[in-house]
Amino acid sequence: MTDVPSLRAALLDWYDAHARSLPWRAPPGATTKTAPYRVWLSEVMLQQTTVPHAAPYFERFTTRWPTVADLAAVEDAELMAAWAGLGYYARARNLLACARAVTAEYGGVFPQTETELLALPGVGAYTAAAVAAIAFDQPANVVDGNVERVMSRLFALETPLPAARPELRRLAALFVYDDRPGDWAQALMDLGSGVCRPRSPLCDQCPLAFGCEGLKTGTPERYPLKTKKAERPHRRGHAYVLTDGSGRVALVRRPDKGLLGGMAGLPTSDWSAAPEFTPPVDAGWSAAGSVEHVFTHFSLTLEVHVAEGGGDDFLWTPAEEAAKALPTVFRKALERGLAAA
DNA sequence: GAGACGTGGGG
DNA sequence: TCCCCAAGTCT
Repeated sequence: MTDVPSLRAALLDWYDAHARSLPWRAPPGATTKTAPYRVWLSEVMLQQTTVPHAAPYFERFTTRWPTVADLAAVEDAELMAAWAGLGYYARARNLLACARAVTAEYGGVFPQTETELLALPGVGAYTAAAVAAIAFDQPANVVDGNVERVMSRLFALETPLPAARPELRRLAALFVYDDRPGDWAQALMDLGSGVCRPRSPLCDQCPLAFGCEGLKTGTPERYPLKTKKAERPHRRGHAYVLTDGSGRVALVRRPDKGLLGGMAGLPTSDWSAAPEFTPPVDAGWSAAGSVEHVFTHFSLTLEVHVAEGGGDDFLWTPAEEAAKALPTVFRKALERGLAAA
């Protein structure tokens, strides 16, 4: 059977020697844990997001807003602009809601139980467990994509994702002890990210190789098995770059729900197989070419149109500021339009 | 359970 | 070029 204590000891020893140094991380064995605010903020930023992409955002956020109370006081539009480019914008809306909840309901002090954390906006099973383990050193079962991959290989689990999730959680829980729970969680994620990698695992460097069933099969990279996902459809749309002749561009605020919800955007048509050309104002519109963008569940070709004009229904924003506040798809379209104008 | 929800990097 | 993916959450 699986020698859980030996595997645990091997990975913690490995972590003591190989832990990555990250802006939000306390060194292995540190008695002073990272402040819960920083753990929470980093965990939200890291959801489906790589460390190199999230790190500069983390530095900017913590410099600008050193405490959760500082963050709670920020205007919605300012927060959304600061998040622009990071993606999954519901995270930003929930981040603000969570900061305000912690400030209003807990006096600016993060709750320490997994149950209370889980009730906060944008905090799901993974993040609640991660904050409990990393910030408060509680024996929480922290299961993310890395942990799922490590467990599926360690046990050569033949059940494909996502059906395997409950079983993978159960396996991960076998290793959760009262001893160094925060380090354990981070060790597992570092291993998954640096050694037990998705495509080409470095099994000759793996501290768990001695007990890995996946390695014994000869093809550990086959795990975790996954069920095929649906093909990505393609849509088209028009984007309108309206300028006022003095360097400002017309933006709109998108509805809170749905794609790019709560973000600033360019005026656009519907996005569909055959979008209608319905510019926001009558003006001398001219074509400026197109830009391509790929979202998680569809790809998009945006025909960019430019004109000079006015109107009261817009957020007239200096082009440079607009580029920074816009999600990437609109930043591309704006650049295209400005280059053609 | 399945689909919505971004982006940039790597093989 | 294309496809996969990265520390998920919500509905």
